[in-house]
Amino acid sequence: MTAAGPPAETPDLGDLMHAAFRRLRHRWSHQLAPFELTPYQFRALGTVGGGGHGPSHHEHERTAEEGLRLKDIAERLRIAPRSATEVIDQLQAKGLVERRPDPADRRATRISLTPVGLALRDEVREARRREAGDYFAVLSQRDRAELARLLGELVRGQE
Amino acid sequence: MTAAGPPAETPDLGDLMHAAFRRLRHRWSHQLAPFELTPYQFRALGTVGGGGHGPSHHEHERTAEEGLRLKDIAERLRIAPRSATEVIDQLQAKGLVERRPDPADRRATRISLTPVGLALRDEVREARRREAGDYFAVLSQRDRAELARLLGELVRGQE
DNA sequence: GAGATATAGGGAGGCTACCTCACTAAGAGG
DNA sequence: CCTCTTAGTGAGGTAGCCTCCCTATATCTC
Repeated sequence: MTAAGPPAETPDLGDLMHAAFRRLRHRWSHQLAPFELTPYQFRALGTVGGGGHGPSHHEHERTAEEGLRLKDIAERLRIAPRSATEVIDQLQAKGLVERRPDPADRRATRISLTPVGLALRDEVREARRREAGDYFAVLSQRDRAELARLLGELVRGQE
Repeated sequence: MTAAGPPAETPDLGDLMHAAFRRLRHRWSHQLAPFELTPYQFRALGTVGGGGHGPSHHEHERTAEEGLRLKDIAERLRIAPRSATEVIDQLQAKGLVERRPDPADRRATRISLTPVGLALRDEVREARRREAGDYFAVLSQRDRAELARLLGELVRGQE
């Protein structure tokens, strides 16, 4: 073992990422537990809400009002459509989103936040922002930006 | 649709990490498929082998020869002991590791690589190194080192 | 019109990667 | 002897996905 080849220059970027992400996810579950949301559900909630993140209220409010189709949610979450059905089921059962028929396409369903869902989403986002420190605060502002850049390139690179 | 692709909203570090990791995991499964190993199993295989990474733990080298106890494997993988039992079961069923009673402690089991397991581990590691490009190659060498540093700090920071 | 084909959603079922809880067998200490 | 702890594991559960297949609707082609 430890052949004389290239030394561990990429010590194991993969494992590092795995470890880092596992910790993050763990923290998320903990943070979301009081709201009785899993990270997965919260992510979906955010997607239904305003197209993900950011203020982004300069876009059409129409999507927010009329709701997204499941297909779109799946796309944004980058999961299979069937999986979107599932997580939306869960949110609906909690009364956080509602399904309404699309008036223009009778195959489609429009998913939108209920007032409760909207309030919860904002509340959680707020809590999350405040506690963003917990996890990423060990990095300086500069390092965080750098990390965002690197991860962004990774993600975009594998598109 | 596609709206010119979701541009960099710089959503949030967490989501970015999530996205990046999901892609990595996906790629891993693909790469490991020909070996009939899941990422989880391969990780465990590496752990049993030589402590995974890190040149040498200041502990006994003897552990490498005599095998680790399940407890230690769980610790290194940072999973519950019960989960270590599970993945080791899988590897044993494939003939990649073997359980032997610890001569000093009859409660304990020593897990060690079989020759087949050792060979497979090295083969996969090799393949993985070669294909590291696939995923991380979109980053320059410098960027990769930077990413490793940042992730390392994150991981160490949450210890 | 009549098909053919594509698309939206969901039912059924499977999988991995974990977890906890409770138990047994064994060591450690008095 | 008795208790207290530790190592492994059987039983059973969960989240977060997946594919395969089906129906209802839309749309495109003749």
